Amino acid sequence: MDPALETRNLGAKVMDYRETLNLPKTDFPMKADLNTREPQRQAHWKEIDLYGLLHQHGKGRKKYVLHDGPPYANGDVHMGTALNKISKDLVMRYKSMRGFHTPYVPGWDCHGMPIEHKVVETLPEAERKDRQRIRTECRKYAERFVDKQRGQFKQLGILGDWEHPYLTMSPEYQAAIVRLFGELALKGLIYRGLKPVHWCPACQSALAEAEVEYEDHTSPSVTVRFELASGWPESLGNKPAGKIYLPIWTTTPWTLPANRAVCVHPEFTYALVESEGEHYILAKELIEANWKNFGKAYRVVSETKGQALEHLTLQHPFLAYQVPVILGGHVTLDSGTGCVHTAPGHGQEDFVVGKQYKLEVFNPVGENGCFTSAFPEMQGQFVFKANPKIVELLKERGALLHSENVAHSYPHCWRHHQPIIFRATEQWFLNVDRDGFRQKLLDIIQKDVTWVPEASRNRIASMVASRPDWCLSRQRNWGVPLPIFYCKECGEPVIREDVFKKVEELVRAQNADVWFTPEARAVLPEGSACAKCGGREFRQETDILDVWFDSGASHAAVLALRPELKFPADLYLEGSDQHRGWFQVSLLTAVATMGQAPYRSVLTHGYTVDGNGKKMSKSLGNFITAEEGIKRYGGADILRLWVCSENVQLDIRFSDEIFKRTVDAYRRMRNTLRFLLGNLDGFKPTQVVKYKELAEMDKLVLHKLAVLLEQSGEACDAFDFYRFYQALHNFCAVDLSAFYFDVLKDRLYADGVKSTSRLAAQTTLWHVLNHLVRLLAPILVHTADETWEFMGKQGLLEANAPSASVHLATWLPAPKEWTDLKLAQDWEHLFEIRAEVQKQLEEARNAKVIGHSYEANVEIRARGDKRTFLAAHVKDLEAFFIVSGVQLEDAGAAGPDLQIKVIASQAKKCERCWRMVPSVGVHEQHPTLCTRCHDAVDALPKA
RNA sequence: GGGCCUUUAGCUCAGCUGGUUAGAGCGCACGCUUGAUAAGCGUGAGGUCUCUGGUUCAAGCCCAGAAAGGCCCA
Repeated sequence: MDPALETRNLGAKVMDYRETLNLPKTDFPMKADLNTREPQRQAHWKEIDLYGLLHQHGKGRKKYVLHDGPPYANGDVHMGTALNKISKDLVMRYKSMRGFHTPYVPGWDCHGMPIEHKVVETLPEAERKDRQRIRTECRKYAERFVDKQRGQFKQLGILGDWEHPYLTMSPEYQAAIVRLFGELALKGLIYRGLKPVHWCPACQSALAEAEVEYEDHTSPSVTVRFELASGWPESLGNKPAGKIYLPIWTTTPWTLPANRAVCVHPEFTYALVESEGEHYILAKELIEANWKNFGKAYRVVSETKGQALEHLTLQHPFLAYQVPVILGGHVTLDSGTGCVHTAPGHGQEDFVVGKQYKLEVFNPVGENGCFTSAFPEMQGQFVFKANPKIVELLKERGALLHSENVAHSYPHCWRHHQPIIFRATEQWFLNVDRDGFRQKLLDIIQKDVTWVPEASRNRIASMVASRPDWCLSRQRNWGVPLPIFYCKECGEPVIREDVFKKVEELVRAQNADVWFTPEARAVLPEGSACAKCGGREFRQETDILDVWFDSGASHAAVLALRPELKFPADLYLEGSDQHRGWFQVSLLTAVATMGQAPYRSVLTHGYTVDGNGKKMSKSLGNFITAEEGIKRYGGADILRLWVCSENVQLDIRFSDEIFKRTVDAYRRMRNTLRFLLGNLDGFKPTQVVKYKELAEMDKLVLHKLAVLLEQSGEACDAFDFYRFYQALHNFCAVDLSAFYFDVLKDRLYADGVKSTSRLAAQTTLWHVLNHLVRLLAPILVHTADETWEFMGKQGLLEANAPSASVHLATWLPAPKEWTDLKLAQDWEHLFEIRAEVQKQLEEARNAKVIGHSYEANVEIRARGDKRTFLAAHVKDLEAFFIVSGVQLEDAGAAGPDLQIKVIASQAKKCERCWRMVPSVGVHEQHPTLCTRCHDAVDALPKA
């Protein structure tokens, strides 16, 4: 005999009926302990080769390709990078759950200045010019960081082909870059031209932005007048007799020999000023500041907009040619005269505006920083030394209005700490305007690509519409060399398919270092002659390609070459900075070579900012790596939930409070899963009860589950994962925890173990679990899989479910019958009544009339339709309100529509289920139990 | 300085074509429970919808400007 029953038979009232309840039982731990469990699970995934399995499962399914934008192989993965990769993983896991085959090949951007910079710093001075040495060290450096970041991405639970990522420095990738460059060159899209770059005369080489440091420097500050040679704006009134000048201001007099224009702002107001019989035109706002220097009297004669000055012609102050007045938006009123000396060969802005006016990019300065024969007057003189001589020359010619020395911040070489210059040099460009290329790009942006959010379209379109030609060459070491030979005789570059092809093959067989070996030099066939001059000797280009060209080639190097991927990709997903970066360069190269965009849609996310909306930076102290984030906030699943909880299309905030909320939400979800597992103890999928046998509240939950599935799919398809999160969390917290679970406990715990009513509850819970675990899987990749594991252990998985991992499963469709709008509407009404009941219960509690709601009975007086409606549901109300009794009374024709009253129950408390119902005491065998509990205990096995 | 974007309760988000006391979840406070227990339930308090003008009978929603913040560029 059961010892419990024996005790009872002895008449002991202390008998523990608790043992006869069906309380939840599961080993699924309440405490997540993610920081120890996640690495174990990741190790397990590696062991079973989850990615490989997913690949197998995907065979025959429709492919969904998200092409990974390569992060730079330097530094740690920080919250921003984590946000990016988690977002991608969310998309891919979701797509996988919707039945797509989702191959994901992560990549890294390996070449470029930042790595070269770091590497060169560590090299001894003697080796800093050794190209091969630098390249070898850079390669090692990049490899190290690829490994490091790979480990960190895996920690975040990102699923991908981590064993076979794409690296822009791999031979195959480099070969693809060479091929792409060749294709563009053969199509005539690439040309050679002049462009000013930072130039260090001491290094005798170009400097990258990162190699430039700003230091204090004293320069001559001169105001120089250009005499008007021809033209006159009518808006200034009658042209005065005598000389008219436009004064300019500069701190680099040595650039004056390269002057090709004077630039004014079209919108600013310019004044005609008379001073001691001479006339000047300059920005109205700057007159006073200038005349203070000149020490003369003046008066303003008339005014006009800068616009009107365009196309005037000026005489160069000391050279025998004339220059035009042009318009430019970069002119400011901070200093100077509002008339800007423009030398396209010596300044970035001058170069850009000069392009529009087709000005000559003139550079009379050699590699050593000395004037060349192009400016014979001072040939051989170092430009900074030439400054005073230029000033002298200006004075001689009567062009100097004012001169002084100014101390200001000026760019210096990071190595020599010498002032640098801007100097036009030969560069390679991609022509954006050839054969309507730009218009084609714009058409494709408008018509062929889905941009999310929609504003992206406008953003990239306006950038493409106004972008200059793409400067492809860099005077650095760590990158893919431009595969170009030049005729030594005439300098003509060799653009030949066979040559590109051979270089490509050489690179693939070894790597791009091969360009600098004799092997590459032998690529030009014996006896080759220059197409232009017939010359027989050739030299090789030593410049490398812009790293953006590398990543911009990824569609050709990865999408097109990897058999598991496809061109174009379904999605590119990067931060909003990539409108100018990867989105754009990828588009340029793909449209140029393939005639179409490399992506069908582009999703953009914002930046991680702190709780106050401020950007992450080390100096603000709000900078944090992903690894630190995982540790500090308790696990990768927490970080993933955080990403999922915010609208990533905007900037996303993170702070301790935000993560506290995220952890709370995680716990809620985890406890929901635990409750489900615990109460499904002993249940088998074969025991499911038919839908029509379920209780109304069971059906209601299934209806809500169906709605959740609908909403989830909709939100995720739109990449609005935060809406998905909110729906999920709401479902767990409101529909399940606060309603269904709470209401169900009595039935689950106290009804007979094998009773239909309890099996109906478990059937519902099982459906909920079965869907919920799949819904959560893309987000809580570890926790959902842990749940799946316990489902397996508890025998809750269906026979056809992939037992190895939840990530091999797909979302289940909701049976049609679950959706019942009439039922949902009725219950919406019942919930309103429940809210009123709860209010009254609370009042009774505050008045110390009751404690637990089981101590209460609810009396409802209603009339008419309300009464009829309630009568139809009265059998459910006791459980729904979680009270011991509900009496529905007819309020009569004159009575209130609806009146709710809470009264303390006078009945005895059932010792087993704690409800206070009249049937307690009527059963001799169990005098302290209610009828339901009596029956349940009675049905227990007796031996 | 320019282009694009953002700004609704402590946090994350709703708020349809402008229309009665602006919503949800979380958090918070108070209470209940101690058979989801380092859990669970209930009730409640929180918002001059960034600001300033304007249009309108009526504006969180429309218009103009400003401020703060983000990305890119200069």
